[in-house]
Amino acid sequence: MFVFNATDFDLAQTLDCGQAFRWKEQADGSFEGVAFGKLINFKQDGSSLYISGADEMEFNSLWKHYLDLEPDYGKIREDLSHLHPVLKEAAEFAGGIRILNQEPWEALCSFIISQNNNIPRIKGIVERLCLNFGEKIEFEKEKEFYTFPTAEKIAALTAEDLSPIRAGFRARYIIDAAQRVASGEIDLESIRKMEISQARHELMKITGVGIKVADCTLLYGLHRLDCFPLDVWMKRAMTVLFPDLTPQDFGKYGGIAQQYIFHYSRMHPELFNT
DNA sequence: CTGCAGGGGTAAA
DNA sequence: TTTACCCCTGCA
Repeated sequence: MFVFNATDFDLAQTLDCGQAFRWKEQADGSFEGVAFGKLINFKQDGSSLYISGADEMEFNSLWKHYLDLEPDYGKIREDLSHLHPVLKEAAEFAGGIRILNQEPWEALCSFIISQNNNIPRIKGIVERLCLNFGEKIEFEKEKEFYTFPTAEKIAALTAEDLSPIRAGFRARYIIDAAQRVASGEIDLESIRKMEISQARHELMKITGVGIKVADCTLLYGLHRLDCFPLDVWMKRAMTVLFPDLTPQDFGKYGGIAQQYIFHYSRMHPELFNT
């Protein structure tokens, strides 16, 4: 275990704000999860981030980037705050959130599962997907850990094979996505560099992927910070809090603004009563 | 206990 | 623009 000094960062906000679904808070307040095929545990105490399960070299080469600890979010937050007073308030409220650099396929698959669904159930489906089709990586404390299954693995299955994960009508979407990704018809890494509209169009070739899931994949899986996913909460937030602004008004860090507004709105539902 | 609306969307009508 | 969709949960 070792410590990393992280400012403008809130671990719990970051891992529990709905952008990732495999992190579990432990009794001691730490977060345990699997990403990039590895088991890891993070714990925050003030600006100290304690890392267990990886050495410093692995942290520097992988996890620091995963948590997006490199960019100066303090500066980004300040720039965004000048745009609108309510955004300033949201940015202060949710300012510890960082946009994770998740694996693209995992993000795509997770946000297909997220549609017309709630977070506890999304987490359950993702967990059963990993349990049934991922690879067991470690055995510890009588717990088992599984990787997120690859697109290649899922591509070889049928929707019926997925019945144990209880994804419902989304099962065939998952298969379709896996087949297109595994075959190379959809190349997530090349989508990373495309114009937003073209990138969306590529992702929407997948059955069950519309604008919202495409945008979530771009922001959370391909780190396109200019992408501004609009779900029902964000549509409400735009109408009530930012009636004079459009998503593109938030600029190249619109995705971060979106995450601040989203988290702020979820934590203040009373703003949207009536 | 049973019934039903609705959930961080999408595709088809 | 409206509706069904598989499944689960919360609440009459």
